[in-house]
Amino acid sequence: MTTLHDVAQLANVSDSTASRALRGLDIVRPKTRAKIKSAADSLHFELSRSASALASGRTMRVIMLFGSPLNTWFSAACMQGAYEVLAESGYDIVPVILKDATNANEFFNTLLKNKHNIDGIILPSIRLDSHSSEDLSSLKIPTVGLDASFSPVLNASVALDNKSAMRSAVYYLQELGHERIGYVQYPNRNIFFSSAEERGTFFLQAAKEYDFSQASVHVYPAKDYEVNSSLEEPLSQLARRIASSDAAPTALCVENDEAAIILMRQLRLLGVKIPEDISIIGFDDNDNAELMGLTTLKQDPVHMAKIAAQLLKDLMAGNPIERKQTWIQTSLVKRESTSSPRSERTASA
Amino acid sequence: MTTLHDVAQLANVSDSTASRALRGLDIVRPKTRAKIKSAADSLHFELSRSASALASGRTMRVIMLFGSPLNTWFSAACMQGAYEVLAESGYDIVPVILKDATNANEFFNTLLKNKHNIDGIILPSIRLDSHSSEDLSSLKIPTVGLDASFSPVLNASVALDNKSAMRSAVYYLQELGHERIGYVQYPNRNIFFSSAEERGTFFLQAAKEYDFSQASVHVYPAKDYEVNSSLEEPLSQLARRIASSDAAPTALCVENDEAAIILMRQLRLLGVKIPEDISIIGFDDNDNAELMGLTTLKQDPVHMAKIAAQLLKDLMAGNPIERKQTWIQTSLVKRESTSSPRSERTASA
DNA sequence: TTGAAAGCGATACCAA
DNA sequence: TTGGTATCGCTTTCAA
Repeated sequence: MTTLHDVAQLANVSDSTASRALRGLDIVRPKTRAKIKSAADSLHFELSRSASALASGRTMRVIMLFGSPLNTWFSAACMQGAYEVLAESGYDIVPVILKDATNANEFFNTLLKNKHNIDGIILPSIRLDSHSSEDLSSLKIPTVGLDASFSPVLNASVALDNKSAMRSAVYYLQELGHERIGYVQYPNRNIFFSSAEERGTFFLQAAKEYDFSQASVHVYPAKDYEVNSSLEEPLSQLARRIASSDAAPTALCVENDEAAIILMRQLRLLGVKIPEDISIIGFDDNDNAELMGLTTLKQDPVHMAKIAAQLLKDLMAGNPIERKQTWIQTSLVKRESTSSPRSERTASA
Repeated sequence: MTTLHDVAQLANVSDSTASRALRGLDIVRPKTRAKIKSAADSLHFELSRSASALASGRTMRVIMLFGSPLNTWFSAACMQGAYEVLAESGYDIVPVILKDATNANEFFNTLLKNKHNIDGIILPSIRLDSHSSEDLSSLKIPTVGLDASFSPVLNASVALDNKSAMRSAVYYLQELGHERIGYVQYPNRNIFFSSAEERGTFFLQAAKEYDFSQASVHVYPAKDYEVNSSLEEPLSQLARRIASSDAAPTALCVENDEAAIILMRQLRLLGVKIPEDISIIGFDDNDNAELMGLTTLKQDPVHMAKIAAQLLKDLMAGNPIERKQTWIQTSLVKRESTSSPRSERTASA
């Protein structure tokens, strides 16, 4: 196994100089550096991560904490985004999944104990309760939240502007002429917080702002179909309920695309025409949304993760960051699942 | 920063004993071990990964090498599968993406240089050419292939039985009464090998086995629509070609679900009824397949990755493995995109 | 700009 | 079953 020492000898310099040259510190004379680099190349040498880490205290290891599997639209996008900015700087981006952590405690204990071993943490969709928060802040390890609103224990955070998103959805529906609108919640299967949970509230707020009467706005809560298994069954029930109601909304905003698409299908099975009878708006713009012609509020988690990763990188380098809280806007992608309501059409016909 | 030494002192033992106890080596008296464990707990202590790695030579770091983004159906599943078996043993599973590596050389050089820093490698969908192969075998680091047929430089591999898969597809189509069948290739956007590439050949073989005449089997090669951007355009062209042909196949096997679904949509836009006019079979059973009612050959990459990871774990532990080559079977999932051909139906009507 | 030497925090060998 | 000690390969003062 070739070591830094071998390289130094071959280049006729001291270990320290070789180390400096290889790491790109600019206190090395160009000539010397070149000599060392070529020695290193000819020996196929690369620094030992563990030795470097041990000596410097920097582990070049960033933890990405998930509450759901990695092969999920959002999680995978986070990994990709973080990878894109962190990998080039030599950071390992290490996924960690919290399984049964109903109590975030176990998790924070683990983190606490890992103190030596982590340079930074990215927390996608994590809710911080006061207890774990203390732990986190005692960590002294840069931590940035992703899809989380800012908390004092976070050094920075990148969050989706769900409020504006809901506002634009409601505005769009009003513009189309809808007078009875609804919001469908999604059961949170993630053990942590997802900012999606706050969308319902913002939807109501927005409806109020745009002068919808309380009676004309209906929220279908997640509790109604809280299941671990398939969404088909509960959403089919919901569809039946909606289809058979007289004063059903003519437009539905659904917490995310996955549920929106299933609901759309279930409604169609009942003979409900979309968008003629009911317009549907999803959230995310995942791969299926385009396929199904679903109008949706598009978010780009890869992009968000890149921003979070860049913030973390700055933090780890000790650089100042511009602002602690970064808000990301969604954009409304209009497709075939929305239109003016039937009444409106008839009237204008 | 608390160290092993602090724990040892608190427990009144030597560093060595503390180390042994904490790592679970069974040459420590239970009483002693307990004492040490509680000392460690009270200090919120965890071993330093870098120090352990440096001293032991084991880095607890496994590289997963990709030729495509992580937020991809297959890649994300590989990560998840590997995570499920490797994480509990304390391994970091670190994704590495090869971007421009048209020449695998750069990549293998990097690997070679990382010798110190890696305990094991999982190679999903990697093609090994003879040049890089030498490099790999000189690595002396356990390497297992995933979705790759066995190569002498791999210590083990897990592969999809594409041959059987194609056979079952052809058999199924024959059973349905199809007499003209076709296979649609997919442009490989991965810089590496995907076993998908061999499916076309196996399809032809299977057709021969089942006595399809050469004239009744058509392969639509990937070259026809080799693009980097969207698949829509080339597949719409292909759809037009098929729709306007007199002796078009009545059943199409498509290299993967993604392409199958797009093709299906393009055909429908042209008025082609599926499955009445043309039956379609995909491959993968990704999330969209069920949504679109696509008959497909289901593979489970999470499962495959778990097997690969287990093999790697055994290899890294120095345990013997049962066999170097593990074949995984696909299963045919029948949905609404396939049926008997129209002629058959008319005949039987 | 370069070199010498003291750690970094564990593991593993050899003794006891 | 436990302890003493050399060692892993690099970074980082401090001096020159």
